[in-house]
Amino acid sequence: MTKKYASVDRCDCDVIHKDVIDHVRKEMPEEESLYDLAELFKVFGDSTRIRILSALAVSEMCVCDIANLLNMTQSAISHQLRVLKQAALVKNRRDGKVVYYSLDDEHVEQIIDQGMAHINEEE
Amino acid sequence: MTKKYASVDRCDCDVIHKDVIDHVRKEMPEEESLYDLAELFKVFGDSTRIRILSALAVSEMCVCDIANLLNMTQSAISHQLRVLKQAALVKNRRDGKVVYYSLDDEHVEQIIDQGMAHINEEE
DNA sequence: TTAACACATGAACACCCATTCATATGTCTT
DNA sequence: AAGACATATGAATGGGTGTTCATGTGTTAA
Repeated sequence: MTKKYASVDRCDCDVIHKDVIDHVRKEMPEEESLYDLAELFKVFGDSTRIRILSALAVSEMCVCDIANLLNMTQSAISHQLRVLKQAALVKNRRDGKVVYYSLDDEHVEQIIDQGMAHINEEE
Repeated sequence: MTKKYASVDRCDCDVIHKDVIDHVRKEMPEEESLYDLAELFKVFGDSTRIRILSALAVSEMCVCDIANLLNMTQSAISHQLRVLKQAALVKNRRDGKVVYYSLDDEHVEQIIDQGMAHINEEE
């Protein structure tokens, strides 16, 4: 007979409150969602990417503009834009040689604003 | 005469839209805030820490409970709780030998919920 | 005070990842 | 077609970080 949940073999301490553990296990989101969530926040968790997103929240920009604004190489910016695009946080359009990037949806700004609110309301 | 902003010496391409760059530079948040913001999201950007926070959103728990719930060593959990505490995302109280952790404020849940909303509304 | 238990912590290691460097791709101009 | 320019990308590297292991700290009970 298989156990319903993974057996606990890594924890080197005793279960203190089995009822609490069972309750939390039922109520908290699925593992997969939480992994996806961590991946999402990981993308926000880099100062270069956050600065790019904050810039794009103000205005659409091309790669060269962003590189100049942040005083970084075009290559570094391009690599990060790739990460942001894969995470569906930015989109782009090509106009001749120039590629313009912008935020993909309004959720991005909301997440940033929520984080800002947390930071500014510390006392 | 010093320049108002850091000289651009890292970018290996020309400025395309100086007016856009100047505008964005005025409108976007300060560098320091963005660094702090990245640090905050960095804390959320780990699956172990996100799972801990999600669990604590359901109920206060002791270290041993969390370790059992997530099937990880008490040491690993304790290390991550330290990170979460330093980021002011969780608080704790001691009751005898047992230390109970809980979310520090309602902002934490809001940030998680905002991220969840983003993930679930993809199509 | 000694043992047992819950938790914390320092060091070491393995892995991840952001940047750099070199080069490739795509587009426009002549 | 060839050169110039904007951007993309692959490989390499250095720094950061999560887990493990061993051990330390704090509390309770005998």
